[in-house]
Amino acid sequence: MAFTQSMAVQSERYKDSHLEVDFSHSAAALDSRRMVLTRKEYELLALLVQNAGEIIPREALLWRVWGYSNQIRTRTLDVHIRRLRKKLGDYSSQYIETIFGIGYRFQPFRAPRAFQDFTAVA
Amino acid sequence: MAFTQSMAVQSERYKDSHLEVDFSHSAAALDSRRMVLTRKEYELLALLVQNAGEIIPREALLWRVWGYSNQIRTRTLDVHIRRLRKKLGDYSSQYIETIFGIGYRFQPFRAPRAFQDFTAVA
DNA sequence: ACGGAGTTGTAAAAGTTTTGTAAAAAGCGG
DNA sequence: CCGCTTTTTACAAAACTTTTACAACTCCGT
Repeated sequence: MAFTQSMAVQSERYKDSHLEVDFSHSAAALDSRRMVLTRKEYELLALLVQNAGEIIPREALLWRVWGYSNQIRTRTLDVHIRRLRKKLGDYSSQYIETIFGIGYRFQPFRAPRAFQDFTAVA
Repeated sequence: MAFTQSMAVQSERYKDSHLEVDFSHSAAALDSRRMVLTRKEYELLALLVQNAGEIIPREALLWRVWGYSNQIRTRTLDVHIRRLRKKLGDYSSQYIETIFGIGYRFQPFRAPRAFQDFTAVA
């Protein structure tokens, strides 16, 4: 069977050397150990991970995860970020970056090396 | 995400180190002792067991066992889960897991957990 | 370097929703 | 009716989310 690269379809899964997220199962694992996340925690993580390397403004997060329109004053995002970071343990500072005055950014562990050459496992 | 049973492998019986379910005879045994189950209790257990490792949403259980459509407010599922758990005795916490806000999941006894079985959303 | 305004971090409290449970009520076949 | 099963009721308990209150930090102008 030929390997076919799906088109613009977003990947069903994220994986780096420590974190793994299975979007189709709404599941995440850190160092192969299941992460126990609440729904909001998962949604937040998924959104960040799906946009790895990109800054996501607070407004966007609040809209996509909470459905909040602008101009709503709430600290729930911060609290959820904190809980996520806690569950990411020692890696949290590697993974979730605060962009002051704008939002947050998820960074793949140890910087992404654009399309790693898959030396096909022969 | 829609719950689908199409992926479930249909087998005539289930067996692990403590629990055995014979679907063709609608019978179950715990540690080789026959479980005395009512009809609904059996149907609920069977549905869970046939989808071992998978989360079954409340809605799906209510539909498949009770024929209830959505939007019906009832606690009968919870009550049946409780009775089942009671009859599973000490193993109940091993077997029937509550997935908060979603539904329930039956886990084979002490099964080595594969990543796919993990569900972050609690 | 300093200071202030605004932003983010954090712990704990408060609020909301979901699930667990016992007991009563209702349903059902014999 | 009777006995068993199922469902509802009414709270209790647990899980989850949001707010609160204040500490800590960042940016930026002076």
